[in-house]
Order: sequence, then structure tokens, then C-alpha cells
Amino acid sequence: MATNATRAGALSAREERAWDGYRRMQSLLSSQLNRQLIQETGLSDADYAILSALLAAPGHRLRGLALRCEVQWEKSRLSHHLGRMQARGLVLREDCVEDSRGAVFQLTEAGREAVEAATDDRVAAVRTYLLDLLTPEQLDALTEISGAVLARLAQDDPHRRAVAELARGV
Amino acid sequence: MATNATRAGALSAREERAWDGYRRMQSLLSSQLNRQLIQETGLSDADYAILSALLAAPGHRLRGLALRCEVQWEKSRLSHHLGRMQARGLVLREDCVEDSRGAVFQLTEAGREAVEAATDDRVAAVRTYLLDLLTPEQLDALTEISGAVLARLAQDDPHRRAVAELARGV
DNA sequence: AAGACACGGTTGACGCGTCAACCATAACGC
DNA sequence: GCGTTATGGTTGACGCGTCAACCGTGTCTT
Repeated sequence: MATNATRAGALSAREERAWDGYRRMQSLLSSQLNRQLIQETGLSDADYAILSALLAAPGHRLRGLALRCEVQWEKSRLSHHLGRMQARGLVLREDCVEDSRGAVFQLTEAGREAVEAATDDRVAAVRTYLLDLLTPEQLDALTEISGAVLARLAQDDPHRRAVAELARGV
Repeated sequence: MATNATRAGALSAREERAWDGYRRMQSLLSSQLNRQLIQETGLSDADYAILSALLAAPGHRLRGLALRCEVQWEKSRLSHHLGRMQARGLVLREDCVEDSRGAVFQLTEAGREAVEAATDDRVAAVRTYLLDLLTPEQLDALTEISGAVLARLAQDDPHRRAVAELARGV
């Protein structure tokens, strides 16, 4: 045990407040937004992410890999979810011509209608429970905070595979 | 359709950045923290939440309801999860004396050791991927933001049941 | 050309979270 | 006391997310 930055001690009061607040907010906010979207539109957060990525794409179609970059999911998650969405008629799977291993996913008409119908609800909810509650300064602060965290996460990510390889003995 | 605050239009660039950043951060950060905790300690985020709530309680035991308030979960989720944790020997279920409907959950010795062992890792990870990346001002901003959002959510919550009742026709 | 390896994507198993239905007990109204 | 309703908690079914194993195809090395 005792990995990297172990003995840094407990959190200061300031840190404690920030972490505790963030933790609670993220858990309640995301479940609220997801629940609300589902019961107003029948689409989950996950559905919405996929569908709006496809909607934004030229021809409403995207290669599997491109979609994966867009939503940042594990490939098996994407595969499972697209399978279900296909069964629901929201999305269509075709084989890829340039690379016969690949797949291309296309928004169906039903899918297009579903996202478009959902967009207003989604935006309204995000305003109600987040954006409208914040001052412009707080909006910017949130942007900066996310930026810092995402940069830190990205910094680890490319290494991850290499590190795993090394640890596994090369 | 056209529920409450529908036609507020799309987001401004500032709002868009903030929302997009937040969305990405919350998704990647929570999966990173959860994954890391699991593989370093064998405890999931959910396990950790329960266990540390119990650890903080007098006698390391808590009534089901109290635990539910603490972690803010749906009662069925709590029940399912405590069932699994009991099977893993982390927690012990007893009948409640004051209220024979109720249940009391007690940290086992194994459970106590598990949380205590996990605490350092957890704190270190939270520092690494969040707290250490932020200035004191950003910490405070995060606290304020969460406060605003949580207040808004709380404002809806008490109503929710009443509203549901009414809608269901009384 | 042949083998090794990387890559895009799928599959199956399993634990998790949600919903709705349920059970037993407690509290309330009369 | 008796029926009604509310409450604490459990259960089962179902869709979701993750992991590890896998399959077929492309790519690189020689």
C-alpha cells in the first residue's frame, strides 16, 4: 500500500466544504436531470448524448470510433447501448466501407424527431437547476475549474495504457 | 408540451462552455475516482459512502432511515446495497427495538478495517484530481455553486411527493 | 508472403440502480 | 377496538455499465 501522495493528512475546512458540496451537487443534480429528461421525453441522458452527437454530425451519421471520442465512453458500453437503441428504432447500424472492421451509425427519422423534441426540455432543465442559478463570474469559475480537472485527467489518460503494459511486465 | 420555461432559446457561449465543461468533468472525474478506489481498496464509491457514514456514527451503527438521510439514496437502493454488503461481511443487520418495522445496521470489524484502510487513498485521489488543482478562490466558488444548486434542488424536493399525489388525482 | 500484432467492434457475465409492488407494523380517526 | 392510512423496509424485474475474452480485419516486419 502507501502508493503516491499518501500522508497529506485530512482536508482543511475549506477543502472539506468544497468537496462535500461538489459531491452532493453532482449526485443529486445528475439524477434529477436524468430522471426529468426520461419522464418528459422517454430519453435517458445516455440516449441524449448519443443522439445529439449524431444529430450534429454531417448526414446524421458517424463512425463508431468517432462517436466514441465524442461521448468518451468505453467501447463495450457504446456497443451495448447502440444495440438497445437500434432495437428501439432510434439508430441504424451499417457496415463501414473504408474499413470492413468498422461500423457506421445513422440517426433514423424517429431518432431525429426524438432528439429534437427533447432538446428544449433538456436546455430548460439545465437552466433551471444550474445555469440560471449562477452569476456570470460563477459560470466562468465553473469553466475554469472543469478545465483544470479535465487537463489533469487528460494528462493521465495517454499514459494509462503504457503504464499498464509496463506493470504487466515488458 | 411547452412546459415551464421552454422558449428561453439556446445557451449563450458562456453558458455553453460552463455546462459542457461541467458535464465532461463530472462524468470523467467520478468514473476515475470510482475506478481508482475500487482497484486500490476493493471498495466502490457506494460502499465507501455507506461505510464512512457508519464509521462516523456513535457505536458504528445507524438506523436504516438515518443512513438513508445521510447518503440520500432511494430506499430500495439502500436495501439492495446493504444486502450485498452484508453478504460480503462488511455490515451487519439487526432488528430495531423501538420500532419493530425498522432495521439497524452495524459496521463489522472487517468493515471498519476496510473503510479505515480506504480513507487515505480516497483523500489522496480527491486531492490529486480536484482539490490540489484549484486556487482557494476556486474552492470557495465551487462551494458557493454547489450551495446554490443544492438549495434549488431542496426547494423542489419537499413538494415532489405532494405534487405527485395531486397529479394522481385527489 | 507469412507471422505477429494492433485495432474496431461484439459478446457474456455480473453487480448496480430504479421502479413498482409488496409486507408488516405503527399511528390515526372514530 | 377496528378499519384506514402512513411508514420502514424488502423484493423482483429490468435496463445499464464494466470487465475480460473474443472475432475478424488491417498493418507492420521480415
